[in-house]
Amino acid sequence: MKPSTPKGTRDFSPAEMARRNYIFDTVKAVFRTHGFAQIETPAMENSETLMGKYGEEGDRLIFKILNSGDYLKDVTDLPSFASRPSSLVPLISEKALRYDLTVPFARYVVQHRNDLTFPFKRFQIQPVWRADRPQKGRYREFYQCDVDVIGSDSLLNEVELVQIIDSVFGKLNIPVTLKLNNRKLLAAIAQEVGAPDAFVDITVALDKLDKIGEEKVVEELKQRGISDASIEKLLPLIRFQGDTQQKLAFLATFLGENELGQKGIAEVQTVISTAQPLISPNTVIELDLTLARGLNYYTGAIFEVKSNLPNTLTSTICGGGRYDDLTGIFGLPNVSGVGISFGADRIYDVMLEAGLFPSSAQEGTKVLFVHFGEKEAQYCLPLVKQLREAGIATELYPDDAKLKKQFGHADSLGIPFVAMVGDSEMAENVIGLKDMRSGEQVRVTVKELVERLS
RNA sequence: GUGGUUGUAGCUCAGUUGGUUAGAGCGCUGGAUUGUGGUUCCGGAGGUCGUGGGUUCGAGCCCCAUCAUCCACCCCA
Repeated sequence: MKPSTPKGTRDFSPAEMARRNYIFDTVKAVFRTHGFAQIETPAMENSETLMGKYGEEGDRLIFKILNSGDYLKDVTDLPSFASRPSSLVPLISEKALRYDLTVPFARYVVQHRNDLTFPFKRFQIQPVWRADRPQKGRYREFYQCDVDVIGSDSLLNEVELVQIIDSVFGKLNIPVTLKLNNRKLLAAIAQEVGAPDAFVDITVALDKLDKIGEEKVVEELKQRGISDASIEKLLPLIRFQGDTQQKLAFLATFLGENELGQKGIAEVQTVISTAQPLISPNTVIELDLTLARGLNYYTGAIFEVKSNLPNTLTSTICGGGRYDDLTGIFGLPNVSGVGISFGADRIYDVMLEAGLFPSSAQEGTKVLFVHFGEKEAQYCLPLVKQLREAGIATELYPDDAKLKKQFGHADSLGIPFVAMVGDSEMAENVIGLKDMRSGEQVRVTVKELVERLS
């Protein structure tokens, strides 16, 4: 049998982990300075917690966990399920791997509501699983870094999230475009053109405008059952081109007296004008009316972030939005939340492609002690301990081996210094220290050794 | 779920119209050098050519199936 990981999953080597941790450390540091507290939730949830929260496509992509033991004990007339296999799933599977961190968080909030102080600001960095077909920038297991504020309606939370986006990608040196939209605008547009239930269909079709052009978009709208009259009313919107302020002005007219629409416009306007003076030029904010996001639970602002670096992954590296009633499903109504999720694996891909990882992201052992045998190794142990206590990452080569091999080990691990102890060093109470980059070698006391490597 | 791509050494790949014993670079390993890595030189190990079947005197190469992989669509971080 040839060993391998399951489709769409990966192992991470020490070098990869060092770089991944650089991303996690950066993200965490920003979250903490904004006062978010970390939680974790289990990899698996009860299926009923997850199912129906992500839309039809989402349900299909949830990994289901087969019940333990006699999982067929509740199934009668098995052959009858051959024609409708999906209805067998609830009978043989009651748990599933989490699909995102937001829905488990909503469950967490409801379950622990009596222990929480609202507004509650939490962050969560854990893997999620999707039964997608893997491809570039798409994995079946990947890490999300979520920050959410729940129990507050204030748009200042949206503004804070924009600042966090600016801050994280600023620290990582990735210039980004933050695309902003609002579900209220999308719902209002659908109302105004006389297809109030079809706003998802309308936005999904609009989203393809750049790719397939106006004609095909109209065709797709028809296919999705939008009436000709509604499409006619949509055309001015489809054809409109302009920057964010022009779009808002256009919408103010297009949506007229529509209350939801005016509210959406005001929200977008407030978020942008409040956040703009607080962020760096690293982040470009733009209103993108084609941004829908498939997740069912969003009700207000929606965010999506893409890298502006040339020749890097073009897919979304961060996304999120406001959900007014996600906790309602679990029995706690009228609690609004807003949050975003950083896709660590995609950010990693972008940074690797652009060569953005600093060398400090791969520092390991600083000095390796090499020796000639048992006696010398014993002699090294207290020295090694002293260096470690001084905060210097230190290793002792464990086996008796030729110096060539021990030096080669330091070299292949990229350890910058080798400390050597043999008879003459022991006699003179010194340590041989070699700088592996320059090749320079000196004899120093323990005290000097600590000073040089600190 | 739909369409396509590619499977040859640990890795990246070459392999002519089907023809003797399947190659290269890198990596690994031993030596030159029993107190010195990275550079250099010499040697060595490592392959069921993804898997199963078929065509043929003969298959890494052609055909069928299957699995895996990557890419695109859908959707998404």
